Amino acid sequence: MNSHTSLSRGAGVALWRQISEALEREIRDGVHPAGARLPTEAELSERFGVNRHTVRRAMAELEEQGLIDVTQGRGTFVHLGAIAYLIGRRTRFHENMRRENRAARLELLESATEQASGPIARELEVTAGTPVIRLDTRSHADGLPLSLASHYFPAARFPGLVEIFRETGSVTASFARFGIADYTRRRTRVSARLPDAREQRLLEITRTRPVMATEAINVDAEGAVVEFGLSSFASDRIQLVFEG
Amino acid sequence: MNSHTSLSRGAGVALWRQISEALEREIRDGVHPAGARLPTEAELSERFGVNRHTVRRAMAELEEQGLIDVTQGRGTFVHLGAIAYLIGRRTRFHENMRRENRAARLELLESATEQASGPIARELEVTAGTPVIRLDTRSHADGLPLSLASHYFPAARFPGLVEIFRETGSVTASFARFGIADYTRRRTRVSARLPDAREQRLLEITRTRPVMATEAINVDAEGAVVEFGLSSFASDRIQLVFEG
DNA sequence: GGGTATTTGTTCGTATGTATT
DNA sequence: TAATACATACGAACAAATACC
Repeated sequence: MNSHTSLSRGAGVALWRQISEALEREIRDGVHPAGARLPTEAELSERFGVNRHTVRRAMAELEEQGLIDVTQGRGTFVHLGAIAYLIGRRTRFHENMRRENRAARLELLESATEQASGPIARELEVTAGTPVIRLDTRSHADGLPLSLASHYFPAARFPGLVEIFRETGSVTASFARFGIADYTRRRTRVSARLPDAREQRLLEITRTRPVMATEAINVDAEGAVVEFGLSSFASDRIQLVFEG
Repeated sequence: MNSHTSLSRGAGVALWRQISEALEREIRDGVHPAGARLPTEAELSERFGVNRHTVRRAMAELEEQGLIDVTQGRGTFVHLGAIAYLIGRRTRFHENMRRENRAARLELLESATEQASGPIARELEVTAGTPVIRLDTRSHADGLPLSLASHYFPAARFPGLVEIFRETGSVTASFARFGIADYTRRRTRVSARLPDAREQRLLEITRTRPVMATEAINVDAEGAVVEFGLSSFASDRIQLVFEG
């Protein structure tokens, strides 16, 4: 009666890798369903007959792959596959969430009026130093953070925007107050990277789960730039869909 | 004369984190220029007055962030910042690379004719089991791998596609042989994740650098689906730009 | 609310294997 | 071949966060 799961020592493949592959198989096979708690490090090191460090190396790999979530003092859990969709181009955040039947919220983290720096000015098509309004927001769907964003607007065109946004909680609704019935996405740049400390905290993700970083330009019916936005999306919770 | 760099012990911040932050600062400040070799783990553990394991933990963090490249037996080097751009929507790979003045190559890794599985069939708008041609490709810009892709085509419409692609090395040029002068992108889905083993190898990236995974549908002038493509892009080398 | 047990996180030490130069 | 440098693995101890009573 050996409770150990046999690993091949001295073969070409590291023990920690054999362990992570065994656990990955078990997770994919449903031995540990989504949300389930995994055995503790101590129990696993007992089961596999290795040092706790070796188990920890394997767990780090699984966390990196997004298969498990680890919390100090709590334990290790099979990652809850959270799916979500979003749309590009001409759609709005609240509209999107409504289509997905999700409770939407756009939280205002911070706001300021600043002088446009070089890159911001170029995207907004104003001269550097022109006053711009910056709104830092965090979006939620069903209570889970989806994205962080910094929205930049030409201050001259949108006096009192911050208060209006505080009322409406929506960029689209705020634009409407200024007579902008429609606006469209001129361009979106997408890249991917690992999150910085702020993103990890505010998006509630671990440091090994990538974010999609976007730069977006919105223009009014006349083609004038009304908003430049820098966003980062929790890639585990969202997929960007561009239709054209 | 203490050659140690002072760390604060017993403060709230782990030693390995202080070390990775110190090295990150040095790299960003140009103390270690891109491509430069970093001191060995032994030298760093001496400098910071910690165990080599603690240095290794810090190095793992920097590698995860993409700041350094580590190779067994060789040493540790500051990551060479490779930049590249790409475009979305109605443009073509070779056209893109020409605009960026980069040497483009689309390498055929594998090809096969298969029966369409459920998801593939749905996207290609054919019934499941219909024969489809699959082309697995790898794209390069200036010799560096940019992306991997699996392209699916309805086999009935494109007899002999594989040989034609082998000749032309281009999807667009192959389509032209079948009388398709133009085709457009109907939809693109974008997500981000960490690369699997195959992607790590073929894209020549480490396991901590994210890839952008895309699903794309191309249609001809009549709106019929001519191609469904699954790609993964090395996010360190490319940025996706969607214009609309 | 508070103390205790549990569980993961950090750090040290040591030994040996493997890839590169 | 020898030296160097990173990779893996074991053991021990304490810290920090959480859960439980």
